[in-house]
Amino acid sequence: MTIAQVAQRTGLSAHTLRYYERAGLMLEPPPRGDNGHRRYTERDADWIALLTRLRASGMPIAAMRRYAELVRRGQNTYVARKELLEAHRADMIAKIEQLRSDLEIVDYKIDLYSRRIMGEE
Amino acid sequence: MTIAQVAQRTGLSAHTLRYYERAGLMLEPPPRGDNGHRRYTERDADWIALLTRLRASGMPIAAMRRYAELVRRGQNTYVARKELLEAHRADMIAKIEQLRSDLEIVDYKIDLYSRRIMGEE
DNA sequence: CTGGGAGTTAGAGCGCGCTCTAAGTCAAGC
DNA sequence: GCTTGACTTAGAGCGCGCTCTAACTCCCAG
Repeated sequence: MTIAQVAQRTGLSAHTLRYYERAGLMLEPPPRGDNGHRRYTERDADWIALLTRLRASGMPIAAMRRYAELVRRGQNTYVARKELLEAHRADMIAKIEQLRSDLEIVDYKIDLYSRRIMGEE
Repeated sequence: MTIAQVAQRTGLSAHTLRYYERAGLMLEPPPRGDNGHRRYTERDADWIALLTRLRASGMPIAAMRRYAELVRRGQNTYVARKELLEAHRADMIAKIEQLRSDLEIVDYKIDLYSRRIMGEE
């Protein structure tokens, strides 16, 4: 798979894919074709897809790098990986709670404006 | 109220409060005491508290500025204010949905690691 | 043989939201 | 009088996550 195809598939730009690689997020540098171009494997694509989910849910690049390092180090890092994901999970839950709480205020304000608009016209 | 007191109350730093003012987020520049120091009113503090909620829920500074401008312009901007908040509300809902969806994957992975840890030990 | 298009690299640049620095003023307490 | 501490300003700096540029190689179609 070429970088353009992976970009297409993951929604990331080719620039960003190279940046992720430089940032140490890949499990191993993708193999190269004769012309020196990256030829991503299916496993690479799946891994990048996972990265995008973690990223989308707010995990910082640094944490993703730590996670990638653990995966690279192999089987005896399950506990650490689990802990890392659990920490991220807690962040996600907190963020959801924060949003829910702030949503109340926004809804209240919207409602207030609705009434005022009604009242005026 | 001094800037330090407002900082204390809102959890923002004095630096950030001045930055918000420069960024056009205040309804009006807070009045100054004889010594030239800002003396925030209760209304200022309430407004800043609202700003922190909007900010915490992910509203960009630029949107908060637009909102502040509408509030400054007065009563005939209710519709625009409501629209702005509704747009933000939609962003918040989308973000919650995104988090919920990504949470499934994280939970799945955590569960997977739990099993592997169990299986090994 | 000449574009054009897709890839490569190292490294610069950018937008956001702060965060801090430097240099100054002022008031209170020793 | 002198220090300390809270404030003031304009403007620089920073961390993050991209995003883009410049200069290059390679390959293919016309």
